[in-house]
Amino acid sequence: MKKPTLKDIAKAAGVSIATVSYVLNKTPNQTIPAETVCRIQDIANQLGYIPNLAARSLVKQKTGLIGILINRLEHESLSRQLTYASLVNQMEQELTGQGYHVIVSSLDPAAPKLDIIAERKLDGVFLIDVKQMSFHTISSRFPSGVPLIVIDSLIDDPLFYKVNADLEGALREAAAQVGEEVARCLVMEACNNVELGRSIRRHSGLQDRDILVMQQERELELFLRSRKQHKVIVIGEFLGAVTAKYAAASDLCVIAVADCPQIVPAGAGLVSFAQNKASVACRLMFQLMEQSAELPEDKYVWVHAE
Amino acid sequence: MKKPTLKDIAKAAGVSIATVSYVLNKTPNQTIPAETVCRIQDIANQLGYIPNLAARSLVKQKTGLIGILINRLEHESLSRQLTYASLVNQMEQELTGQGYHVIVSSLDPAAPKLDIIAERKLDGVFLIDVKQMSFHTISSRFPSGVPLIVIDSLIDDPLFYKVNADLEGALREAAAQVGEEVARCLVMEACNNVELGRSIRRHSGLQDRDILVMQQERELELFLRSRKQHKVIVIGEFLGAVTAKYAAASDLCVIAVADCPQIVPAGAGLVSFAQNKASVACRLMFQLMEQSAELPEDKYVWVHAE
DNA sequence: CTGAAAGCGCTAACAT
DNA sequence: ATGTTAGCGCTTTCAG
Repeated sequence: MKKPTLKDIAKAAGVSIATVSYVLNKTPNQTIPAETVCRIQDIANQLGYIPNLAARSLVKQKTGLIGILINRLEHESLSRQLTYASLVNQMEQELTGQGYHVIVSSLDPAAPKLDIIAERKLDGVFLIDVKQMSFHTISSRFPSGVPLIVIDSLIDDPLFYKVNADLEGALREAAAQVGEEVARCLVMEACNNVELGRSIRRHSGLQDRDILVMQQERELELFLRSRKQHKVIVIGEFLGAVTAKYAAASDLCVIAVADCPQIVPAGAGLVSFAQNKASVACRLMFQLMEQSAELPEDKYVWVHAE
Repeated sequence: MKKPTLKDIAKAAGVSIATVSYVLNKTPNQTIPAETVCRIQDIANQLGYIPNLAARSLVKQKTGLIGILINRLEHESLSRQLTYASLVNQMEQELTGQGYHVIVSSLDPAAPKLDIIAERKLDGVFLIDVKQMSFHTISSRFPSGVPLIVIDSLIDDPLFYKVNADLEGALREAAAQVGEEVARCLVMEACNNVELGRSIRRHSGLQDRDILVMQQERELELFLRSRKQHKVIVIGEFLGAVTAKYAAASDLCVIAVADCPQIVPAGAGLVSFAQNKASVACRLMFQLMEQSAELPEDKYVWVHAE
């Protein structure tokens, strides 16, 4: 009852294994009599033949596998996990829709091993929230030529595309919504990419003491308790939902980086984005993989706030 | 600059390709002089050798790949997507932690193709929310012997383990929380597995008109508008968060099937579970894969409410 | 029009 | 103690 292989079909059909391969792959420029074609196809799906993609990959040097690799944090907040779970979910559906198989893998923050790229001969890779430093020590030892897109990271490397939310614009919009003149503070997620954190803090126009880079939920309560008079700008819907437990919705303004605006509590302000980060990243990946000519010139691709 | 193979290392070290394989895999019962071992190891990581797992799988008949296959719905609500995104996220981390590589794939509800199991020779498979019917028509044509665990589905098939939340217990607990005597209604997600939906409705002890099987968010507002006096029991944290936009938190009781209780609005009731569905399912999978003796007898595994 | 054969990169039984 | 060899399942060139 084991899985039939090309050989089994060939034997059953009384033809060579090559012929079967030609028929089942509809290899062009191979002229095979319709009668034989039919017989082989019949036998194939009668036997329930399913090709072994590992074997195929080995010879074709293409695996049809795309990796989504996520740099975790030592202690990840639930909201951060959900944000990336949702991103992965959106990307997976786009990629699966195009016939790719998607490998999702968490990277140990202490020692991010990118071996999986070479081991599995991934056709394309998304890297989420990478530390600038570990990126450099590692980028040297990994297979050049693999389409690689970095997400949620400001990385000074001319080789790779970087897809990020335009948080500068989003923060401006948020400030406008809550009113420039009122006291406000910012709640954001911790992340590996230091540059990104720095950039956000800078563009918020706030003092460091009015910014909470959240690592554990209980810090939130403390932080907000002493800021009852403030409007609270929150980056991320899930963090927003958690924050809503400690602040009035009307004092909240959520920047919807996860493309899940429906999760934002009623009454809270909302800054959303014109495009979807997952779609943008996937589209870019498809272009990279088919070596499309119309690639964006700038390696920094921004998803803009609206 | 292409990736080095065993052959390259063998050539560089002046030994046979088999010897290299022995050394790099620390194959037991092979006595190789320490000097040779060292030399080979040196050359290997100097060249940056990384094994090709496709080739290895081909001969070992083990791929180290685990699949998580999700049956989608025609029009999936955001809350359902998040629930499964979160489940997948938790499972991925457990599986990756054990050294497996995880393939996540969405199944077209109209024509769920399970070919990926055979194509990629998956070592284990999780199937989420399967329609009883499509399961049978399909289970026949798929590789028997692959450890398969079905999640969130009541399926009458003695072959496979089924991991489900004990919603009967959870609903009882929820009813107790809101008070048996007050008017209440139930909001739940639509799903593929008809049996599961039926079982929930039955155990809720409510009339069908007091149950909303949500497919689109705007049905929610309508449903709740005419039930201002009711306590609302909601299955799922994310659905709960969305529901909180149309009902007072104090009227809500959320059954936390996604193991994300923190997302539940403040002031709402909460029914949570003693164990985590992702952990339970993964643990079971590990046992199945190592042919452990101590497998549960009952093919239905329940995660109990507390 | 069809098939033999080489080879993708690796493992494991079998010789030496 | 190490090497030879036969595959794993598939694609593809090149003869027939």
